Amino acid sequence: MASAKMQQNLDRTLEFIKKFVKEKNYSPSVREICAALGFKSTASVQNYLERLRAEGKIRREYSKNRTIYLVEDEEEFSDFESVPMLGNIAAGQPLLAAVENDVKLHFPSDFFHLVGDNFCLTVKGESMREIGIMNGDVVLIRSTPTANEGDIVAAQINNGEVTLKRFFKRGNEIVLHPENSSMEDIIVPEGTEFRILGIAVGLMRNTLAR
Amino acid sequence: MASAKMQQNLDRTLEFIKKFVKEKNYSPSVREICAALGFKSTASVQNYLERLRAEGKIRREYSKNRTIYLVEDEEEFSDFESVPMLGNIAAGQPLLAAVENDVKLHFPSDFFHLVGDNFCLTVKGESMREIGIMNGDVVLIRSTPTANEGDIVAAQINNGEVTLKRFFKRGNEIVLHPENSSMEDIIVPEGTEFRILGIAVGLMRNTLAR
DNA sequence: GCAAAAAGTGAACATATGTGCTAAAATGAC
DNA sequence: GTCATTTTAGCACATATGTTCACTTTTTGC
Repeated sequence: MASAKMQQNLDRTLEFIKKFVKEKNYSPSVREICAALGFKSTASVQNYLERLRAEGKIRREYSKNRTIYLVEDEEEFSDFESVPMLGNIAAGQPLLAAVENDVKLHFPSDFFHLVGDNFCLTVKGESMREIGIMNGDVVLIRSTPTANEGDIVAAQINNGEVTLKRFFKRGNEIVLHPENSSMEDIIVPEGTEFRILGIAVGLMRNTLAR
Repeated sequence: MASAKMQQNLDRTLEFIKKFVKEKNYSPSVREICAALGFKSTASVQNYLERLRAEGKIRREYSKNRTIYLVEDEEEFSDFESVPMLGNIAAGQPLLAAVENDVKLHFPSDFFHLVGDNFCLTVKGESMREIGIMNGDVVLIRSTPTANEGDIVAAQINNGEVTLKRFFKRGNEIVLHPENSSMEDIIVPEGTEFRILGIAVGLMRNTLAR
């Protein structure tokens, strides 16, 4: 059975591998581990590695160089999407150009529905506060040129500022409805230059406390 | 200059490395790349790798085995915190035990303030909707046994359900204030068993659309 | 203490792998 | 087509690295 010292060395080994991979992006060699743990023989390390493998803590490919990795990391790995942040886009500037400015946020894909192209924007103002979209929130938008009635859309009228509102149609007009009872609907008459950039699918807020 | 075919091979090489690393968790060897691209000489691959390195697309350690990795991945890499989700905790059960149930969500650390220990919970009910915390939202909580007045705290009274409210003191009583004008403050008299689990620092929502 | 078991050492060995060099093949400009 | 340039092939070579095994040292059970 594993003595206390042995157990400690197993932990140190795991710790070292984890740190090494995080730092260098590739697996340590047996000899590197050997040096790091202060052993004088690589055989000792083989011993530890074999135990860790048996315990299911690490995996490695037989006889291949630098192919050790932690099973834990494998499980913990969460995919995420790197989503461009929409800044203040100048009038007439196409969306994609603005997006070039290259500020990106990461949305974990184990929580958000991330399909197709996405971007995100920071909410300014109180127009959607009654459904819990507050000033300063970051809203995740799925890029799409169309929307269904009732969707929350990011839209642009006459190439002006991008606005976030609930989307409805009334006859041939489009109605952009703020979720704030003290504000009026925006009516977009037929023929107005109007563009849906996408629909809101998620939200992150980091302003509850600091 | 790079011919079209050359460029295509550069792309294929990058693509292969990316896929390989994602799949196997370790870097391909030069010979593996060679085989995958259908070359007959590793020298060809060296040629490509050197170009990619010069372009800044990849990094590698001179003469070390399997140490190729994409710079793109490095940049895209967002650190994240794996945060345990607080389920319904049974009466009297200490928090940490409940947390063992091991559902975790990932919070990107480039957006949230992640210091110390954290957990998260799903909001039930409408008691905080006036500050934009809605039913179904996931709230990130920083574990701490104390709070300042005005903080939004996750707290437990008499080992009952965990509740999310704004925290105040009034004399020797504690006041838990719902941010919903149709609900009453909860007064916690002195001597009541009361425990602050942490304070809310962030929020994620994926229910805006599906 | 003592014997058995466990852990660590050293050295050799096998191979996986990166590198470099020359020549052949392919490509491109004219 | 011809020639210059680029790209690929073929090897040889140096090393980095994993593996194994006999032997020594340390630890453990009694």
